Amino acid sequence: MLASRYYMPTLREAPADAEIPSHRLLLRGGFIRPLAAGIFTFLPLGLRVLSKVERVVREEMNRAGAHEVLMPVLHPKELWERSGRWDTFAPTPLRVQDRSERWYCLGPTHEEVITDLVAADLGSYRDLPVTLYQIQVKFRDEIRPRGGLIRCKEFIMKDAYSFGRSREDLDVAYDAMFDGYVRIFERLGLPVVVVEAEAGSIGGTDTREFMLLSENGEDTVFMCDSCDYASNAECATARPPGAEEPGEGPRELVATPNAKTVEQVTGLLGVGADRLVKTLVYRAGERFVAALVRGDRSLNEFKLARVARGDLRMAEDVEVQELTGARVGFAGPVGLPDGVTIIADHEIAAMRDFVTGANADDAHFTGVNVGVDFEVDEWADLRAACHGDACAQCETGTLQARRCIELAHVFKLGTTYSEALNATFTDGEGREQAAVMGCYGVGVSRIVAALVEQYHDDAGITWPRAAAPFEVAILLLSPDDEELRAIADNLYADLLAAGIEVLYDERDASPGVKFAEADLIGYPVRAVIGRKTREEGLIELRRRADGAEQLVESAAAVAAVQALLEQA
RNA sequence: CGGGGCGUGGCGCAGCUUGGUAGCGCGUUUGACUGGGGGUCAAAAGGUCGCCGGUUCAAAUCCGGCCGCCCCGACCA
Repeated sequence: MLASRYYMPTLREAPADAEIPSHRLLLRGGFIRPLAAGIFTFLPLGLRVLSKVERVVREEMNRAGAHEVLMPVLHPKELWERSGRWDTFAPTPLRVQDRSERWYCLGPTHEEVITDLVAADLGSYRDLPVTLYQIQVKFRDEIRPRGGLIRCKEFIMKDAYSFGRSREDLDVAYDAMFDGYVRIFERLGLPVVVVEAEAGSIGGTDTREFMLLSENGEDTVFMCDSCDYASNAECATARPPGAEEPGEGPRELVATPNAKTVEQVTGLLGVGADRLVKTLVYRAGERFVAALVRGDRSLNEFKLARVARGDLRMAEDVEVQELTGARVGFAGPVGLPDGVTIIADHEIAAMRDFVTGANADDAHFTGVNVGVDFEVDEWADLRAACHGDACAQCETGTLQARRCIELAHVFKLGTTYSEALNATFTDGEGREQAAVMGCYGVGVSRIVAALVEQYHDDAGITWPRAAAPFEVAILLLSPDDEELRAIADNLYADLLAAGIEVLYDERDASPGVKFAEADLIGYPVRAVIGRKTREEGLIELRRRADGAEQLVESAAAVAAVQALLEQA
């Protein structure tokens, strides 16, 4: 590609509102341009990178035995009503109407479409197992897009769906996708961490996320500093402390006028928040649930939902007042009406003589003890893990919080969608059964941002070869010099003939501009042809990643470039 | 949606407090020079100051409303 004829607008300065390196460098380097919040155009350079990433993903999906399809973006409302997600999927899908006022959504994910597709053609167990995938634009009405390509309303995703006859088929398909993902990130040079995760709106079990550790990520994982435990913060578990000696009481009612928050109560009573038990009232279906966690902890609603069963929501203020007879802020486990399920975090078991709300306005109890003053219906892990907590998996480690970018996610769906959308087959005994599904997503456009976060320096991007927009840039420093131009022209032709992707910068621009732009855009290898080395007829090669330089004869240049690329 | 910040040539910013001529750097165009790290000189083009309304003789500046963008938080590839 000739730079003089290419569309590669670079910026000397990044727009002020771009903060993280990937956003700034992708804008400056002429890879992307914004259209609106969380909506970007891929310019030629950006599209080349995106295509490289897609290629790696596609090759590994094919290797794993999946078959590529391309599904529609427009999904009829009726289909989403059959799965029950038209009104419940979060974030709410973008919705549109056609001229006859039929509703559609712009596909945020494709469980419904793929299941409906397979359902129509699935007959016999002989048709299974099968895994289909696509690489396509997805639309999500994100609450807040951010960080350039990190989080967009419109983004490119690879989504795969497996259909099997049994749990065993699912396990095989899941493992194949999992291994494929490991290979994808290896090939792209992204050192991902695989963590336990929540399923979110998709649903399912055995969910794992592939995370790239990065300060500019928007997720948090907890990793044990001693064993291999790693989990998304939204489901990480800490080891509860051992039980203490029983408390002595006695329980006493103390006045705590207007002290509704943990800070106010502990301040008034002069005790630490770790001496207080918070009582959070929830509604699980028709029942009330009182969830107990230590005063300095936060409750994890995912965890509570798992043990509480039924649709979980926080109780309304009026419900709390009717149940406890007190204003919000004074609820406690002592003397709650029958029928309220008390679920306590494991950590409570190690507390004694603690403080709780008294279920009366402006009053708390001190000296409260489990088994003496109230009974716990169910013990569970309810609290959010914290940096420095003891690891639940090993004896010695502590959990370390790390920021990260979620690049991929795998789930075992089971038969939720196949039952709702009649994706059934006839088994060997003539019985009709629902296909057992899995789903597997990769954030393709997000990977582009992640690569830049991982591979950049002060001067620009340092793409790994597998994702670089071009493998080599030739910088002809004196375009008017016939002799030098001939050398550069020949090198360009030779590299092209060798199948190498090369950008030939023969523009009438100053050397400084060419150097700065080449560093910014981040070609793995740079070949410079200028007067400095003309006498010897040499070409200067430089590797972007580490600045390693060498001088080579023209005749040896292609081989030397290839050697450098091997290591890039 | 809650909190915070910002909207002035393509980009980065000043001007706003105290109303009166729209300014600087980069980029762009033309010419010349230069040719190993965003080079030099000269000339030029380019802005209804986010939008609507109000106050005023007069609004980028003061007031009200709206819109957009970015950052922090709750959801997700």
